[in-house]
Amino acid sequence: MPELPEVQTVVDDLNKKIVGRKITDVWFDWPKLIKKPRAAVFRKSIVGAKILKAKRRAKNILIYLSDDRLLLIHQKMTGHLLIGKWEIKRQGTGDKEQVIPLEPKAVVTDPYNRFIHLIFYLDDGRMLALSDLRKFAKAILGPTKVIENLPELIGLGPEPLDPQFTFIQFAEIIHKEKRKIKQVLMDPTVIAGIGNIYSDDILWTAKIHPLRPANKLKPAELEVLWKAIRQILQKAVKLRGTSTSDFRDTEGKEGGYTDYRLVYQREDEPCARCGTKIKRLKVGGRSAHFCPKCQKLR
DNA sequence: ATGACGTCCTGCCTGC
DNA sequence: TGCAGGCAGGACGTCA
Repeated sequence: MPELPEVQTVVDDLNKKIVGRKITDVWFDWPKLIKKPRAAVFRKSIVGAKILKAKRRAKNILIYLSDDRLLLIHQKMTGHLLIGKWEIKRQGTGDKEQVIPLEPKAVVTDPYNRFIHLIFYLDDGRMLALSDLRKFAKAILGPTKVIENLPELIGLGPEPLDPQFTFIQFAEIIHKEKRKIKQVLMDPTVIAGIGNIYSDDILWTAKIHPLRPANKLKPAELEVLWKAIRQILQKAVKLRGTSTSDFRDTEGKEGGYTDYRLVYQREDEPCARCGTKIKRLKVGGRSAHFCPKCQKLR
C-alpha cells in the first residue's frame, strides 16, 4: 500500500536511475490501466520521449518528459514501479503472455514480477515496469499543463512535509472538519499523501483516538498531532517505506519502516507505551489500529 | 456537508 | 483436501 513515504522512495529512485533516458517502446497487457489517451495513442505519443525528472504530489508519481509531456502514475494499493530487465514470452497456444524477469537479481526474485502489466523500454536496455496485482493502478499521459491541472491534482490538500505546511495552516484545516480524525487524515483533499498505515501510527504517537471528531480536538492535541504527522512521515521516508503487505522499491526491495510500525497491523500485540493489547476497528470502511488505553475516546 | 455504500480487482485466508 | 465466500483497500461516484 504505497503512501507518501513509499511513493517518495520510488520517485527518488526514478530520479537517481532513469533521468536522461529515452523511452524506446511500450508493452502492456491490461489497457485499462492506461486512462488517457487510449492505449494505442498512448504508445505512439510516449515513444521517443526523454525522461527529465520525477516528482511526487500526494501519492501520484509525476514523470516529466521532453516536449512538454507529463506521465502521471498512481500505484493505488498494489502497484509497483520496478526497474530492471524482463522478457515477454508467449505462453502455449493461447495469446497469453508471460513476463520473465532477467536482472538485476533483486528484481528477478521479486514476487510481484508476475503481475507486471505495463513496461516502458529505455534506450540503455533497462525497463521501467508497472506491476499491479489488483489492477487498480492508473497511468495518464498528456501535455504538462493539462495533467497538472487535472482535478485529482488540483483538488489535493497541502503536502505535510512541505516547510510551508505550518501548524497554523493545519489547525485551520482541521477546525473545519466535523468528521472523525482518522478519516480526515486519510482524505487527500485535506492533507496529501497520508494513508491507512501512517494515519494509525500518527494517531498513536499523538495519543488521539481515531474516532474523535476533528474539530473537537484541543489546541494542545492539535499541535502534538501536527508534530506527529511530520515526525512519522519523515522517519518512514528515511527508512524507505513500509512493506507490511506488498510495497517494494524499484529494485524489488522491502521498506525499513515495517519493523518500526507502532500499531498498524499489530492487532492483539502489546502497545509499546503501556502494554495494552492493540485493538482494531472500522472507520469509514477502513481498518484503524489503536491502543484503547493511550488513545481515549472520552 | 456528511455518511454509507458501490466500483474497480484478485490473492489469500477462513470455514465447512 | 477442496471449494466457496469474504476480505482488503485509494480514490471516485452515487444516493440518501
